[in-house]
Amino acid sequence: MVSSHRLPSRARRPPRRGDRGQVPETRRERLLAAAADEFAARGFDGAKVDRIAARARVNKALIYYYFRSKAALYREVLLDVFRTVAGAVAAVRDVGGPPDVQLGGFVQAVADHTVRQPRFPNIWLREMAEGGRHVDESILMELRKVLETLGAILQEGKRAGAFVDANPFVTQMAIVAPLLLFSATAPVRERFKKLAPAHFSAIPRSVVVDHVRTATLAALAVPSPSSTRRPASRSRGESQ
Amino acid sequence: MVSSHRLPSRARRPPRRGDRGQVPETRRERLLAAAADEFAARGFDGAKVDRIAARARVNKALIYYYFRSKAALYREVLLDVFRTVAGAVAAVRDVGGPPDVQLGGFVQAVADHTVRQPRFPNIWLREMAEGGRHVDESILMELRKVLETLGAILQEGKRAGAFVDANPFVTQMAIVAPLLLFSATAPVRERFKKLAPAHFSAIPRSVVVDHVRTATLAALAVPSPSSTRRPASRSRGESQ
DNA sequence: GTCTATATTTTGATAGAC
DNA sequence: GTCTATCAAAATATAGAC
Repeated sequence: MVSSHRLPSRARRPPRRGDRGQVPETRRERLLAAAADEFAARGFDGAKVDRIAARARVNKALIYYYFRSKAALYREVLLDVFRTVAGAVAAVRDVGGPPDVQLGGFVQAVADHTVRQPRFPNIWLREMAEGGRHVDESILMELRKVLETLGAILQEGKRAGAFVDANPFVTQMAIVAPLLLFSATAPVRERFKKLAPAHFSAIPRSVVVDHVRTATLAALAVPSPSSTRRPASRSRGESQ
Repeated sequence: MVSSHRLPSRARRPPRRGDRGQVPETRRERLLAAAADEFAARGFDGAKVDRIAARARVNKALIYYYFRSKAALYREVLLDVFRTVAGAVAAVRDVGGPPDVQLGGFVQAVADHTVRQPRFPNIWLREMAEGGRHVDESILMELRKVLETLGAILQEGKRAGAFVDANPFVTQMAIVAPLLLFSATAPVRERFKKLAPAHFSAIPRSVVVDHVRTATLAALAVPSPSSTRRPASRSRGESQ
């Protein structure tokens, strides 16, 4: 046994994708997934490079080889997350249908996505609380796509006389924010389920989705002229 | 001037509050305020003890004297923030009035509070994204008070036949989440105002408040029997 | 109560062998 | 491409003088 067992120069297969079995992720992919987990769970500052490497079962130095820094890795994760969301909601437009159904589909798409990509709510919430410190233009573009999808639905609804005029950004926030927070609060609700009445802890996601859809559609509904509803009493105390 | 200028044992006035001028905060108070700023801006892990001390213009060691650790200081801030919110919304109940006005008042109270205590949205969002890691029972109690205030309003409305049955937690999230996110996103919207259409960047807070109130009231409204509105078409794709 | 060191650990990052 | 070893800079926390 001389040096015959010494592998020529490298045993690892080069970028050869094709024999894609089950979990034959590249190390780069493993790192991205592990990073998404860490960043979602701990935030940018709370996330530790060592922990990401450990989770990915890869050496720390590889992070700096593939990505340039912790911050760059984070931006990659951010972009990936938002790209996926943008894609998910865009699909709703392709399905088509009447505006109110499309809007329901939009709500459902976001909600479904919080299940399919559980890191997404925390990462979005955190990045916003962070003031969007790490949001660069490429990431912003993806966020805009989400907004444009909703904007198109709203405009179609308005053209059809089904919706009143509404600000897309505001509408989007009223839809997305509760869904994000619902996912994010799952751990606390679980932790304190002993202390809280049953209907505070065991809430099916569908109840939230229903509420958000109903509320949004109702807010967009064109008031029927025969309506007896008073015009939303303005209260004192206007803010800035 | 021998040693006559040497103060007996301490010059700093003890807990003597009363000559409360303008900014005669104790060092402890300065620390709490500075900590709230830091934690809101950077999160628990991102916040640095040195920076908090610097902001408060006091020595770092004082933090460990007054509070026991960074975590304990953070919990103090959390408790303070939530206690203040709970108090603000509770006031709405005292004012009274018909249920829909009270609910409008609740929305307005939360919105007003995001202005009066600008750290509140970020701190809340972050702590939730954190999975409520630092939420202990005392803090939970304050959160419950907020929920109980809303719950009482909803129940009163239901009794009066003005509201349909609704889950208080879900309703609360649909109200609070958009308001929090609106405040939190201010920096990003400002930063990218050049790239985004006008109505995405310059949104008055009142528009958000109006949307949230309108949507919530509409979702709670008892459907008039003569209504032609179809029962919120259920879309496929139910989530877990 | 308040400050000056300073100990101790953790962490992001890199050099260089294989 | 991947790993070992290691540095240098933070960052939390404390001891102890005043």
